[in-house]
Amino acid sequence: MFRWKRDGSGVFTGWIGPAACRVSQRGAHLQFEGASVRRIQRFFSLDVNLQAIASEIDVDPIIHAALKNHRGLRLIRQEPWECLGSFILSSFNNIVRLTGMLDRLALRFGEQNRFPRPEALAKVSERTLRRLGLGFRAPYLKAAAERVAAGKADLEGWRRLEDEALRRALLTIPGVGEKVVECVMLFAYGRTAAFPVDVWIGRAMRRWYFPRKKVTDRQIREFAREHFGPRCGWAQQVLYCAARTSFDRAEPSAPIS
DNA sequence: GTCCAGGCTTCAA
DNA sequence: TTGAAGCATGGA
Repeated sequence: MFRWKRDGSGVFTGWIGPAACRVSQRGAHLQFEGASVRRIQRFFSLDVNLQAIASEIDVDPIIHAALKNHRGLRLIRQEPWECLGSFILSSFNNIVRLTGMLDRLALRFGEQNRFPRPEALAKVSERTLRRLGLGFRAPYLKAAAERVAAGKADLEGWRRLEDEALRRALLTIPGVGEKVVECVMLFAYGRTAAFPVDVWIGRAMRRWYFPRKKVTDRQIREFAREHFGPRCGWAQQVLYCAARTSFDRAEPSAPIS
């Protein structure tokens, strides 16, 4: 969730679909306002049995340590369009700059500072998007918005598709490749068999699972699917968190506390 | 100044 | 099918 903000007292503000929300955790209690219990539960995957998933993917000492260090971590279920647009812009980018890009887009073209609707972005010129700092991603986002706004990419209707069909459909959208498609499937459509391999997961997996071997991102993804099973997406989230918090990029170490 | 960032598209081979 | 180049921009 690139655009959620945390204030000094641990209160997070952000959006669940069109709803602006405030959320904070106090011990085992989640306090919130701005959305219904049902939507909060769905967005934060509070309706899943975390213990059952953790034990299902807890198949080796590495993921075991990562699970221990990130107990309570959950996947989100974001609105497909916002998730898709965000990850198209994440390409060859860093999170700080990406956040700035998303905030500028929302401020200028979104209602109530929300992520802009595809109909709004479809009308914006590539030149304008580039002036907001999107760089070479500007035409991708515009083209994707046009596809969605025109109904050629029916993101809501695609919820009915099986994993492989959904994957193929998403890959037809400009700016969506092997990594972004996995992110959208996992973070928006709840397809837990997805396993996005970005630079961080790539580093972590090569270090922890393939030392001194040359493997491609695809090989890593296929390994993870076999190794962790049909809910490997949960493992990806835990490993990503472990990678970004437990080693620096120069010399990653094992995620042992 | 150099390096790098939650990659994708295009074009060879 | 696979691999490499090119792509824009700002922070470290």
